[in-house]
Amino acid sequence: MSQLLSLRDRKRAETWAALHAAAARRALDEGLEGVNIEVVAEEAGVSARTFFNYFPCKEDAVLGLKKPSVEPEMLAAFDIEGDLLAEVSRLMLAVVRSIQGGDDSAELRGRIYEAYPQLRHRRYQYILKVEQLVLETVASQLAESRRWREMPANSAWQGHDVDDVAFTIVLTASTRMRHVMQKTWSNPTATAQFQALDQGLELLRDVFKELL
Amino acid sequence: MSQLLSLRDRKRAETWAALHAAAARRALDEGLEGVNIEVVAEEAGVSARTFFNYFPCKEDAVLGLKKPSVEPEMLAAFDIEGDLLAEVSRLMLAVVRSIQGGDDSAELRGRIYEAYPQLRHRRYQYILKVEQLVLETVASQLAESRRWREMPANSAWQGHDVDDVAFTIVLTASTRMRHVMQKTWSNPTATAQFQALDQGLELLRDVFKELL
DNA sequence: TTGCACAACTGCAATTTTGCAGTTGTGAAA
DNA sequence: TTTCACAACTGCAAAATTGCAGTTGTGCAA
Repeated sequence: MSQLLSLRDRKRAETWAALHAAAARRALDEGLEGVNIEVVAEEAGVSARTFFNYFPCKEDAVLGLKKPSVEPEMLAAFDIEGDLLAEVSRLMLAVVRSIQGGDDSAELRGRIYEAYPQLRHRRYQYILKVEQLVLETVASQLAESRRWREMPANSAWQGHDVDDVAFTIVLTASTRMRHVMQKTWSNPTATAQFQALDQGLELLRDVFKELL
Repeated sequence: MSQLLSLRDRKRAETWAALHAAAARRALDEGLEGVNIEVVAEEAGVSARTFFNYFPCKEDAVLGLKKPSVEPEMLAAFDIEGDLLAEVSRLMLAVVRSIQGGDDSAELRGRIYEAYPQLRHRRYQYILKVEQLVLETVASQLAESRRWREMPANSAWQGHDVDDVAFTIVLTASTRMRHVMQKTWSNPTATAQFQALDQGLELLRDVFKELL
């Protein structure tokens, strides 16, 4: 038998799911205030202290949020030589999406976000973290890229710091994440979100045509 | 004698300053962990409960942060018909700056941010709130503006929602705030920050010249 | 298979944060 | 000047959060 996960990892995943399920159910049944750490922990069969080994706060347990990370398959799909804004935006969206469950639980999450809009702030805060992660990747790859190393002498980027350029691109992509979230709170599926991203990039280009 | 502030308002300001001073001094003397609410409150002559009537958390007391708000004089300096990106960015910077003390305490704050970079996150979170405030202003003013109501038929903005356009502009300005903060942690004076903003806008234009 | 290093869980105590309800004093209107 | 509504402060209790130190069991290498 191939073990996809070790016993330890499997139990950890089970505990995580149990805590999330208990928190989400109580939130939908009794409202956000009805989520009591002690009760949730007991329902999941662990101590209250252990709850905080899995989630930094109640909100994250209700939403089932995980720490963001840039996975190898995301990097593989990323091309620093391509359409930079689109590439970086898609990379960010992939990372942002990975901190939550898949499309199977999208409808449930949609209902939670509709019921408790306060929780949206939490999502925005995570985007700040994602920025940092993606910025490291983009800054290092851009510095090594052909488009930077073989930059034409008349390029508008001439004279700018590569980190400043990467910063600007990543933060611009980040604004598109916010746009995607805003448009897809009630339907956060992959299809809807990547489509919203494309529309957001289109919007961005049109807005800037008149401003720059 | 002209009363700039009523007795009530004066006492409130004094208590605020006392709490902030006590928290900031202890942070610089003993480190962030050395800031104990009970002690700070006692030093300021109020109860621990009252501390939370002034600040939502320790960090804000250390930094002396106030709730952001768009003041009338900022609105007066704002021109929806002007260079939109520059106008909105300057409005945001004014609001962001107003949540903290003036240039007289800039050097002190600079030292705190240098000593405890974790606190910078707090500043970023406040920028999220400022966005919301500024977005309301810009969205409503843009909808009533000449540039929107008398938009030429060939404008790239044709067919877009005015709220989406305002959203994109405000979030772009927000990225410039982040740039300003990053460049001026150690010297957050008005001069340095408005200069950093102009450089940031220049950077933005140059980056986009190659991307759009 | 044994034994070790470490991940996960735990209780406990301290601190932070919030809700509530009661007291006091200020500001303003009559 | 008196009166009244309310802002500010308070204690208290509950809940959330964190640090620390000890126990247990898994994963792995000898």
